[in-house]
Amino acid sequence: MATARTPRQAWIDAGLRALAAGGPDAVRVESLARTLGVTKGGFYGYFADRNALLAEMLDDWERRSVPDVIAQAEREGDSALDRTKRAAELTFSDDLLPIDLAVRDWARRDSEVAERLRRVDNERIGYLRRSFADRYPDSVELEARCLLAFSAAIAGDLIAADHPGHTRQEITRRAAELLFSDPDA
Amino acid sequence: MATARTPRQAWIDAGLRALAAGGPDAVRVESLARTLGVTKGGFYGYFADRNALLAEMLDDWERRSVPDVIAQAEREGDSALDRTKRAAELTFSDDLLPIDLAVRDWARRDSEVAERLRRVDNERIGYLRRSFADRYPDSVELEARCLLAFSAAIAGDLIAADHPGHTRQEITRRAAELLFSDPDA
DNA sequence: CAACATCTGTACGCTTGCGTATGAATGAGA
DNA sequence: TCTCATTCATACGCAAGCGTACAGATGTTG
Repeated sequence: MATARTPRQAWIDAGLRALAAGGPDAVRVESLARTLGVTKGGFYGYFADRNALLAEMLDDWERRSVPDVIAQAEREGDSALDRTKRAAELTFSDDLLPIDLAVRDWARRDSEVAERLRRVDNERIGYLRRSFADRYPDSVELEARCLLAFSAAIAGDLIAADHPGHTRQEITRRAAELLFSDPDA
Repeated sequence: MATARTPRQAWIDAGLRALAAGGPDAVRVESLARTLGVTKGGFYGYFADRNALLAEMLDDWERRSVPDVIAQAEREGDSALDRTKRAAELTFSDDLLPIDLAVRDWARRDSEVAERLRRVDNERIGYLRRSFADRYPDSVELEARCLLAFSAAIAGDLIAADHPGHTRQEITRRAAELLFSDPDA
């Protein structure tokens, strides 16, 4: 048995990097092979075709985006609020956010991807909603604050606008206060 | 002189439709030609190459996104607040928003596109900032509210999550109230 | 060390798309 | 109606990428 220089997961990881960097159209079998320093010879031993790779990439992304993030947050967070913060940090980390944005754009043109994204977003917002449910008894207000926060986290990286006299970080911090300041404080 | 069946602008419009529907990689000369019911024969009379088309598409988008929107809003809005509302409606209309989202994703991978987008976003947020400057004297708070509103408008269409028991419209309306409720009301 | 399954390199045909060249159609102006 | 510039169709060479076929390399296992 020859040990694989390029195991299945290597193709998936390379695919996700290419997706993050250039969208689904940048996920080319021969291009990934070059990146991995091999030819496409071995690829078709693991995957039926390019679409099979794309599907497995999405499986991988889905797993890393929700169960993995929640498990790590539960492990590392001390308080409930702390765990929520940690989950947000992980979700919008430099690793995951670019993939997320690419998937989000992809979902605009592919209904199957859109369905996956909806599942993922529902779980994320569900987590957020539960975290702040006790703080905002009005369910419409709660939902509005969660959606605003989630929107800001996603769109923050999509908007390059300047804030004369202030840093983006300063503005973002104040936005978080506006959304989730403790009303009892 | 033969009248053009497919004038310059027709290629640009078709290109923008393709961009909105499938991203920049979907803007293919021969594909646009098929859509327009011609061959690419005439294309290279108007544009040096595919990149020239992409550049002009962005010029067109930039013009339609800011000066055209502002001009129409100024013409149609009665009060200052009304004009701002109208500008927002036009900016996030079914025509322009899909192009905007596609450009936004494109900008993540192309620094020249990113530069254009930054210019456009700065003008938009500037317009919004001026509209609410008198209402929020604290410039950090003003900026945070503008950024949140702008983020919500963009990300709203990128997030498909459900809101059990409520409609998205209901949530969005409340979000707008949270952001821009008149403090004197 | 020999045998063998596994992984990888190479080559092929096919499709799509770019940009060029050239001739034919077309319709405005004289 | 004739002229002629403009616009479009057709055909070409080139490159990139998909999926298939097959042979050679490789290292694990007996």
